[in-house]
Amino acid sequence: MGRAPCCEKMGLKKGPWTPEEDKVLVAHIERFGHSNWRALPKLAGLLRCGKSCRLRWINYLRPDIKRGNFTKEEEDTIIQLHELLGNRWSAIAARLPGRTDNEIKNVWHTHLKKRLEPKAQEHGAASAKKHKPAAPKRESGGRRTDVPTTAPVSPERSVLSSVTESSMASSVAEHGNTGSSAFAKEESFTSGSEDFQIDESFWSETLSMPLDSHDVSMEPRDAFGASSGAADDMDFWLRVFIEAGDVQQLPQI
DNA sequence: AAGCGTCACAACCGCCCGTCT
DNA sequence: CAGACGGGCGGTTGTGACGCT
Repeated sequence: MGRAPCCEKMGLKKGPWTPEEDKVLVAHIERFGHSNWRALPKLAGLLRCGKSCRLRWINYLRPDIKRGNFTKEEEDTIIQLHELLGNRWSAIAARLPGRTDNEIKNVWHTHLKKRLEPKAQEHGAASAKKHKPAAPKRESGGRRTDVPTTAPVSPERSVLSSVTESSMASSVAEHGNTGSSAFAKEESFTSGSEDFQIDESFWSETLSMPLDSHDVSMEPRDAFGASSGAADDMDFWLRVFIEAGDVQQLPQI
């Protein structure tokens, strides 16, 4: 099933966005939403690919984007979630209100990975958690192999992450669209604790959150009627994990 | 002050998945 | 059921900013 490029390249602008383009995009989305990214640039009068518009909106223009440096808590959270989820940046981003997968990915590659590498060496080969550097370039085009290239994730966890990812990620995206404040519901995850510690209870909560919070934080997604199947899957897998005891095998902090 | 290396981040690319026709 | 389409994701790159020599 070959797929045409996301856009016919001719005549479409690339490179950094200008403030004018930003204004046009924001104005159009605020007014009409973004039900169809492909058509949006034409409708908005932008000489951009729909994908480019989407990326710009999600990563930069969304009203609920939290800009600025990552806090220590956020960095710790990313590290821990990366241990659990691997390079599933969208899933990690779903746990960090106001942060985008792109931003998290950048932070990981520029800061956190380096920070962890010395540790990994200290722990030596005994550490099965050692992160491989630079993933080999897409063997057979495998994004969704469910075996993250840079993080050792057990098959069970891989399944779990793939189950939880979609709903969480789309939560982020949809909230962006609606300018929702529902993000704030997850704030308790990082806020309010001076000495942020991730303990077992945290992970239990984290692992169970997609189920427990589904009715609350996923409302916008539900409104599109797209997640009921995923919820069933999550129920199923969570039961499997609980019964297998895997959920309790949380990473050592 | 100039040259160079490194860092940080926005943006692009190519692929896969789910949905629609 | 197969193919087309749109959305989304992760990996990678380009480039400006910054710091060091």
